[in-house]
Amino acid sequence: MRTFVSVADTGQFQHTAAEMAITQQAVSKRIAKLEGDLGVRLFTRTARGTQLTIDGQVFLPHARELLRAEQRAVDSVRPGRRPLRIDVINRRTAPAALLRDFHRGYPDLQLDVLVLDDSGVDVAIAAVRSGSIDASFRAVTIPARRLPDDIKVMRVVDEPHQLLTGPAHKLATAPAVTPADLVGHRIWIPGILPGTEWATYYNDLAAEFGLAIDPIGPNFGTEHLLDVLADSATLASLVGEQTRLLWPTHYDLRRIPLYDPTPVYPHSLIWHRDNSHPALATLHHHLASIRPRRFDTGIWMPAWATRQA
Amino acid sequence: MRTFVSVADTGQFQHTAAEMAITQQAVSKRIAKLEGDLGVRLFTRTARGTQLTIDGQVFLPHARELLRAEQRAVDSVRPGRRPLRIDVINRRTAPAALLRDFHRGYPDLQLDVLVLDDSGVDVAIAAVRSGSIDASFRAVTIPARRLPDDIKVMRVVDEPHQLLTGPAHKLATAPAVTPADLVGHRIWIPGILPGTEWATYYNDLAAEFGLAIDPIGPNFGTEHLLDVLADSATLASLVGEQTRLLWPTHYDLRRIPLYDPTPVYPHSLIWHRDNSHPALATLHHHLASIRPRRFDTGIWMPAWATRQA
DNA sequence: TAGTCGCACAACCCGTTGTTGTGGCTCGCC
DNA sequence: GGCGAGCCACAACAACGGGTTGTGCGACTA
Repeated sequence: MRTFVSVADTGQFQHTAAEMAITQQAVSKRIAKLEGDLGVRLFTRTARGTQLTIDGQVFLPHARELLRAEQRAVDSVRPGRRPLRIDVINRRTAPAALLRDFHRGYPDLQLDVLVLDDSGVDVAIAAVRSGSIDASFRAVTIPARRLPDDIKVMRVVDEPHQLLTGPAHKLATAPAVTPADLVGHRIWIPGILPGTEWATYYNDLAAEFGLAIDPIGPNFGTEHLLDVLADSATLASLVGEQTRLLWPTHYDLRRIPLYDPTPVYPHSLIWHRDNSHPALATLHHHLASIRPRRFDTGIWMPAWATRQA
Repeated sequence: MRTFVSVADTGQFQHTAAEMAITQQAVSKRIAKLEGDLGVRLFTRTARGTQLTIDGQVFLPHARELLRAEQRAVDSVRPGRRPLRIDVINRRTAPAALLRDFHRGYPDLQLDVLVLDDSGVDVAIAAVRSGSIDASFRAVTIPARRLPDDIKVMRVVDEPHQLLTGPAHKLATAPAVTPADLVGHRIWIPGILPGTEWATYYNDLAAEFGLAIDPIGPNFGTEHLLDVLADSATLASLVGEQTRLLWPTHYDLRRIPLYDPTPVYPHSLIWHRDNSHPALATLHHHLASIRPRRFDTGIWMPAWATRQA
């Protein structure tokens, strides 16, 4: 592929051969093989070089893109100067949106967002300490005094929860509901694994208000959840206000605000004191520049979250 | 790469080996080589399979993207069902913008836009007839009666021209100018090759109003043109109203409307009568749905363009 | 018409990558 | 705790792909 691009650029097999430190015949073979595999002619051979066919002209940008993709792939794991690596709890909640904003603001910064699956905040902290990731958006369930010295934490955004129901649900027409209204209703939040801070949060929430939250159902994916909710009169779910969910329009799901109090989920950024990745500083700058919605009254969050300020 | 993705998905070397019809040892070697080349461990080997390391988790989406890019590259030249292939005269004028709109409207349609360089409308017509491209946006300088029967032409958009000057130019502060005002000024439009319909258009324009248009200067790229214009008191250029040009903000170039009459450039779509590419029909539908700006009075265009209606 | 330039074909050779065979490790079961 | 099952790694060997050298052919030029 690289050979093809080079020949397209130089217009001559010989130049490419010199450039790549191989013989002209080897270049000829490579191009012939590529043409054979694709089943089309890429160059017209003339007496003083080569010229791209129309197929070749169409193929060229794709070939370049392929090489760029390869470069990005290699760079993503290159020890030393690799892209900033940030873990999020999933790709739909507020921190993911935050990172999309960040990327929009600094499109030149290389960013790798990953989901460290099946892991709690302790795993994220370990990953940050080991240097394998640069930062993590998490709810920090651990008291500040028990955090390692080299780990820094900053509260970034509080995400209010809403009730998610299908049209047939008894609460579907309510303009807003309180946690007390949810007593006796089944709340289903599948895909939350025990040991993660999600589970801690919802367990605490359930205990506080006497709710029947079922966080450990089998997880067949978000589509399945929405599928079930759309048809159910008894089942509802809780979602963050900024959480993006896409469902077929005929599903007619509703998001109903919660109040008195509003449960909010506390997202923090975790990073290592000594991490000198330049993009990390930029991220801090960006997070400081946006004014996060913070709530003081009328909300609920677990005791471990309020203690953090 | 494919092997890596497969192992990441299945979690076992053996499954991948069966899937790819090779032995487990071969898979092991491939992964070991990839890890060696990258310089990082991608999997942690356990007694009952493998698990992605954090590096592996980061690398995985890049690997998938690489495979997708390869697929697109191969598809782009696959005889038979390949993406719709459309030629434009360059990537900045109105037809290019039109195609961006089209792509926004139908993001699932695969589209390959190319610039058949150094070629006039006759080359485009030949390419359309041979089937190597599906359509071309061109100014058709050939009388309708001399077009082959199997070639269809539709006038798509008329693009008014504007004067482009630097801040020091004598006409820079004029709110609008007429072609007559340009007599005696040097107009520079580099990169227009003789034989193309661009050259025909500007020659006709120069002849009509007695202008000193210099279309055949050496072409060092758009940046160079803007560079020179920014500092010149005597040189100006002509650009289409919808033509996208990006210049450094401190350049302070100006686009000045032309009137009495406004020279407009006629873009037509050329395609083959028998071309049954489904996306071509969609393109027609899209072009019909947008209401193109067409001008009747106060404009100028070459005789060969007015005759087409 | 001879010379030069540029790509293609043929023969050969070597290194990469596949295969077979085997060993070591971990986990679960009796 | 011993043993078998499952899974990956290492070693030796074989086959193929892709490189090299040598040569030929067609087109443009003097």
